[in-house]
Amino acid sequence: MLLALGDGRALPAGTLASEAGVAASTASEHLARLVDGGLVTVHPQGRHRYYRLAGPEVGRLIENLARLAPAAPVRSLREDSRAYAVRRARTCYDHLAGRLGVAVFAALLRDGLVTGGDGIHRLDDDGEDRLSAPGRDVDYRLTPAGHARLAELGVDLPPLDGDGGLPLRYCVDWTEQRHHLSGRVGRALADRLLALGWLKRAERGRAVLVTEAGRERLPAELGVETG
Amino acid sequence: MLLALGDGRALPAGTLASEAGVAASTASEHLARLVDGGLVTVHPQGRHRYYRLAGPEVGRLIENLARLAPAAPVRSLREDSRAYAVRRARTCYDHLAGRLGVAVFAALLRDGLVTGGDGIHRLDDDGEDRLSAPGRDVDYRLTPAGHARLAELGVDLPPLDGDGGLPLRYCVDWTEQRHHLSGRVGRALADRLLALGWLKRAERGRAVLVTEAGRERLPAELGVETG
DNA sequence: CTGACGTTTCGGGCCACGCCGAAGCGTCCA
DNA sequence: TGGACGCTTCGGCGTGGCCCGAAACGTCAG
Repeated sequence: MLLALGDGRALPAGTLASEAGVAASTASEHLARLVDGGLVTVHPQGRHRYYRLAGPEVGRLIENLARLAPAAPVRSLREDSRAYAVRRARTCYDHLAGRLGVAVFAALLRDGLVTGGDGIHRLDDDGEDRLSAPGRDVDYRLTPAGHARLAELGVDLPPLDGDGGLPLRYCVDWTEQRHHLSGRVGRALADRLLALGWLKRAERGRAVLVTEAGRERLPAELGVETG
Repeated sequence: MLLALGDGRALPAGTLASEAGVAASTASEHLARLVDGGLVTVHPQGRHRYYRLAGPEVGRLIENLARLAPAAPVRSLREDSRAYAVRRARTCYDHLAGRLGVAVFAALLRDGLVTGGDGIHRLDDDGEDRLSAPGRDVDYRLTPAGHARLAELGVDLPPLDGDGGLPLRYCVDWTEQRHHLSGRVGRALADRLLALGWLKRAERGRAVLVTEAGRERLPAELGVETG
């Protein structure tokens, strides 16, 4: 379950139960202990209860544990590598998340296709840029150049605003501690990349795989490193 | 047990058993699992079998786990804080080790009281200086100035060599990944600091505590931060 | 060679944990 | 308002883990 939550997203109890392959009641008890132990927090929402890691340090710890204990039973090994795939690239409901998601967004920002978020990114100790103020709201806008570039790629976009831009929605990627594109534009971009065959969905779970074509075109067309 | 080994030293099975408060047989089985799991390595030596952490990353993981899981049962809490004391400052047989041990050695080097180890220390990612070549032998020498300063403090030293220095022995501090003073001079210095009342031994275990006097004098006399 | 010592192996007991199905509770929707 | 749904609580079961004492093994010292 912690591996499933390792990407920082909030998942409902039922999903975690099926991810873990146990009964709902078992999952519920287990999750209660995780909450009690301070590893996980719960956010009730209607009749769902969303669980998420209590903080990024928990994700790092779990990742370190997984790295140091690869000699797990067969079953766990499969899930493990699945978890890593999820970490690399995944969908967040309908848009891109994970390392790939933030990489795409970073490339858009770097190339001036998206503006906004001034001063929100800072260099972390390990050379990664992280959010300096995770809670603060930020206005991102798709620039006319960005609109043109995405349209060129065949992304289905709404027309430009009166002032020649397009407001964007974003999500915070917990473990990555960075923003990635969401909302209508995020969905359209993800759809298009899947339709182009640069990405494809994994058989199970929310992981997304970069195809051979994607590995070639994503750097060329969007300046995204797919490593 | 892992906490007890957290400082990187090798301990025999019996010691680990009493540290953990379990029977020797229990400890043996548990240690076998730790070895099997790759967390610990074993070095037979006569009728003893010394166990040590498989690597510094294991120590870091354990420390992270302990930091993230402080809500342990009472018993474990006590041992926990004891482990932290051990980590901060301890004796390594007869000389100083732990953060204090490496801090003292670093201060001696910085102030020119000890020479040698050129290029062996480098800045790590997190700003700590670590050994760049852990396995390499290094020649450290106590300088005449160092000899005078330590003698001034009342440390019982052998006379200077013909060439006006004094060869030093050192140990590698596993988790700290740095050198600290050992050998005859290391023992004499530790003895003197204990005799001066700047340090005192903990009731149990190998931990050493910095006294009120030590907190005042160590920075002044040796330029050692006792934080 | 013999006894002391440190360690591991073996056999066995106990408790906790993980697990489940059924039942109860709150929420959403027709 | 009733029913479907998501989740938790409850009672109970079985396995596995942790633990111990006794015995076996290897090593060291007299």
